Amino acid sequence: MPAIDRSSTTDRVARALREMLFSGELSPGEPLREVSLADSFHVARSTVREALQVLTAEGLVTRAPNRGVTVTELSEQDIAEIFEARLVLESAGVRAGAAGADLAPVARALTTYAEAARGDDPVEATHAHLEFHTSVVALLGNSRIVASADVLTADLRLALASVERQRRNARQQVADHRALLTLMRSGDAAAALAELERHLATARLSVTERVRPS
Amino acid sequence: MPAIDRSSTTDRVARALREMLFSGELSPGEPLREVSLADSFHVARSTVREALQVLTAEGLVTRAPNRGVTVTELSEQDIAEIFEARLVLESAGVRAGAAGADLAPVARALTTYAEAARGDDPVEATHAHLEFHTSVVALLGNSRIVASADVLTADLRLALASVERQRRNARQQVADHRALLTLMRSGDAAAALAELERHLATARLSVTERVRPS
DNA sequence: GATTGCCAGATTGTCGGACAATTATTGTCC
DNA sequence: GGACAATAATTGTCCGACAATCTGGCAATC
Repeated sequence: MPAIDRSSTTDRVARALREMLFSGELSPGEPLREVSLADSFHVARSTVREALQVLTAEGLVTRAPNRGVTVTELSEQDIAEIFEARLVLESAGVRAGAAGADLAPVARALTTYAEAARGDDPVEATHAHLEFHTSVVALLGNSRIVASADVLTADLRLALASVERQRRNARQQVADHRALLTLMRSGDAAAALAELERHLATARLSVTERVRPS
Repeated sequence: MPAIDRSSTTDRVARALREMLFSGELSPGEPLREVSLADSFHVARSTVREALQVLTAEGLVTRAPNRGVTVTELSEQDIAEIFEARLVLESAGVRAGAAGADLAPVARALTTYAEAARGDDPVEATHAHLEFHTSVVALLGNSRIVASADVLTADLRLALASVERQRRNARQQVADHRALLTLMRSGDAAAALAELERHLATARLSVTERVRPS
């Protein structure tokens, strides 16, 4: 018996827009016109407005009073803040992991990521990658912290969307993450934290240079 | 030259509701009926819906599909999660403070709090108290982390609203915070972190027992 | 040439009403 | 007392409307 979809129209519109944002179909700075969206989705304008407000709360789009919403543009500083915030949250997760939290979900996320990295769908690979990081934060068993982390990663996907086609050395990436997992398993918190910090620092550089090629 | 109010009706409705929530005028679990609110605020139902969605995103109210929104009820576990998350974020702030960040804003927040604690408006005292904690998180200079912390404190105010009239030993509270500031000034990160953890632990106990009297 | 004022078009913010779908309540029957 | 039908309350979604605001162009002014 297939599950029955109980989501609201607003939810589905928000989901559709989210996918368009993550896939790069909509570029940062691009305006999202209410009537136009309402027409193409065949829903009422009020429904579109509600969906846009959801995305606004998530930070994916930005609303300027009386001028509508546009796809959020991330400055270099924004990206720096996102990575710093991720370091704070994921460090807490890594500590929990090194301190004995059940690492099975992280291991599963790593396997999924490794498979996706071998595949040819960059959007999916990015998703699996970020899922790994989420699973690390989830080691704390704190849904609020996970929610905060999810917002951060969603914002990041926005920046990645425009450039993620040029994915490189996926194998190295996966190895990095496997190293982090191993260090957590060993219980060496300091080493695991150092590895996390190193990994995030290089990732940040990579994102920054790709987003704003110098 | 007085500032001109450029806020939208939705914003003002959301603000009014927020105040009613923080002041305890609306109790956890209480339903918020759209038509009823629209009538009393003299605005359209769609405007109320938008305001409620803002509050939903902030976690202050909870929407059940087809059953409307109610004031969020926090379980003991929710409170535990909030305090754990605060510890994660504020610890990062304390480290920055001990590492040399400019502590002037924290000192100012402490002064404001000390004055409010002497006053007789418990809502204001709570606000000033939480502002102090926010100022600690702000030491990181990361607006995204501050935003996350703000959501947490807002949720907490919800739990405090119903019981904050019975405020006690405000003097001791202020002294605690002063101690934290002093330790950050001294640069002793470990000691400052310990003090923060101790303070949050006792605060959590105090909140928990007041919310769900055993 | 830069600034200002004004106009037309596009878009948002807010309103009011409408109605089907869903949920809650009441009343009835066994 | 519990199942069940009838009823009421409420939400989700749609539509149409219109004032307020923003944008860009163009003329008038300094």
